[in-house]
Amino acid sequence: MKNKLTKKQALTRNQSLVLKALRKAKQPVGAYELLDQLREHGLKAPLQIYRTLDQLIDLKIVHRLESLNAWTLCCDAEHDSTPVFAICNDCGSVNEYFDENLTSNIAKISKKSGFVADRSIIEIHGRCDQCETS
Amino acid sequence: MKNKLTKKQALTRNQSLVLKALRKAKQPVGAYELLDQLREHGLKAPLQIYRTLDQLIDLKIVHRLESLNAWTLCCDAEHDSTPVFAICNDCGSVNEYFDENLTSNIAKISKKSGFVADRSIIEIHGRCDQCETS
DNA sequence: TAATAAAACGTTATGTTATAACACTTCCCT
DNA sequence: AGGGAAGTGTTATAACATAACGTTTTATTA
Repeated sequence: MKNKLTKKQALTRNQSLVLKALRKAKQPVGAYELLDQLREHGLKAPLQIYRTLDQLIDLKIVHRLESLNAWTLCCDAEHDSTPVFAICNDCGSVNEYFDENLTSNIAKISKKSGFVADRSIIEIHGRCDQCETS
Repeated sequence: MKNKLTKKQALTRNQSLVLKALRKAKQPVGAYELLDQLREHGLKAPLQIYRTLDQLIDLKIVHRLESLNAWTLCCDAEHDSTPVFAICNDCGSVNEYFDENLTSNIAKISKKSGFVADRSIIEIHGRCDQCETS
């Protein structure tokens, strides 16, 4: 598999546009919100956004947050392990974590029952440090 | 808080209908599929389904699977800890697990960063034992 | 048991999120 | 240059979810 740098160099026009929009955002962004932002650059249809997001996910540059119907940049770290997202109810910020123990716990649960895992979704809702202490 | 039995005795008509439909299903069921099934019992509008599902979630009888936009019965166990759902890509079956280690891992991650967790979503996609070995 | 507050219900309309299908273009490799 | 794979654009439609409003039922308690 190619490394990230190589991949980033190969971004298409639509991919760059969507990525730039995600970079600007402080929070996960919905597909139609991206579409609105990118209309001025010529994108007109939802499918253009959805397709591009799928491509960026394949490239491991972007994650989809299932519980928000929204997308966010992948943290820069190279990771094959399961990301954990901490989503603040108040400010909407999202942080991405990795935890070896957690990843191995999931593997254990799977193993016990004969289940072969493929993709894990871990999204924690709550209040971030900043919102909690203010 | 009331216990489950008490709660179950107090189910309303709509709640009973939705619950029965979920019990019959071998897989998580979407809101509009429930609606279709319950039309013969007089339910006509999506909102009737969505409202009822919300009530059943409050009663801790039903879970929503965020990555499927679908609902499933809660396993019978009394649990305050985070459920883990193993979702089979092939047959669509879902199993609910609990894991103390995993729950405490999530607590740890939260603690480290000052995040105060509220609700955790853990959904693992893959292949179940039966589909894997057949 | 009558008054009343809270929860549940029904209905219409609308908003939001996501994909199907098809034709065309660009890029890359030999 | 030819051919396949990936990417693109566009129209139409499917799938999922809620707003707003008024009525009915249930539970509480005076």
